[in-house]
Amino acid sequence: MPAHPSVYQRRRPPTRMELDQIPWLGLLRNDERQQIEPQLVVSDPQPGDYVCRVGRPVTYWFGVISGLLKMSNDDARGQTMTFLGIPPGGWFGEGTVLKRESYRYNIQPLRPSVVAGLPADTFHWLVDHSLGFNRFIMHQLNERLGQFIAAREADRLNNPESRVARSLAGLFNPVLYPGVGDVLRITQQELAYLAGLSRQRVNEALQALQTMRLIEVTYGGVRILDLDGLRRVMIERRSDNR
DNA sequence: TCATTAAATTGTT
DNA sequence: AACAATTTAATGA
Repeated sequence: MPAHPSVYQRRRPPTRMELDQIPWLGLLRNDERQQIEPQLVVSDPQPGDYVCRVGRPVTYWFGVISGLLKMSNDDARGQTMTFLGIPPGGWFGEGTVLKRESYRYNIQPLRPSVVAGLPADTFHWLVDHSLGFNRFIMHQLNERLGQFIAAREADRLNNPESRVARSLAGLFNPVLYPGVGDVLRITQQELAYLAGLSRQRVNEALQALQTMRLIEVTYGGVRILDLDGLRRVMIERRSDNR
């Protein structure tokens, strides 16, 4: 166990089962897929490791195969603020890869995870050659824009129920995270990190949302019953505490 | 496959 | 923040 957090990750080729977790591979033509599949690499980051850090030059476009990541940023005072959680099936960083800028956020696993990476050059090759890939990216950018706005607004909310509802609604987004079924593997402690609340408060909020029949709380996870209802809660409560 | 034990997670003060 | 109860995962016969 290293004493200092590191961006170094041991890379390896993806297994067959891991490739099946990549939602956009199936949108490529066979020849395109043959071309880029060998370029895919995976790593196994642990909590404390960085998948990418603010300011580092873009090397890969990343996707979650398994586990759970958090996207965060440090403000001027050095306070860390978490924007969103990224569950399995989620791919991120396309905006910065497109512009060949440096990363604008930190990405760290909340638990041991498996992360896939597509080299920036390969990403650009797909943008230039694959219609299916471009469709995927367009959907992705559109959905994430909405999520970022929701994340911004949620930081002004002080109502724990709406904050937890917002985090859950984000994680259950079927467009961004097709790898998440109706049950999401997440502990209440992890949810507390993402929502910026204590575990106790998250626990209470989850019970309340369960009573409203929006979710079902299980050991080590949450089952979604009513996604639209969750989204409604996070909006309704917003006007309450102005 | 089952029983035992350790570890993780949850519910409550 | 600490504790007890519950669920899961790991181990080995």
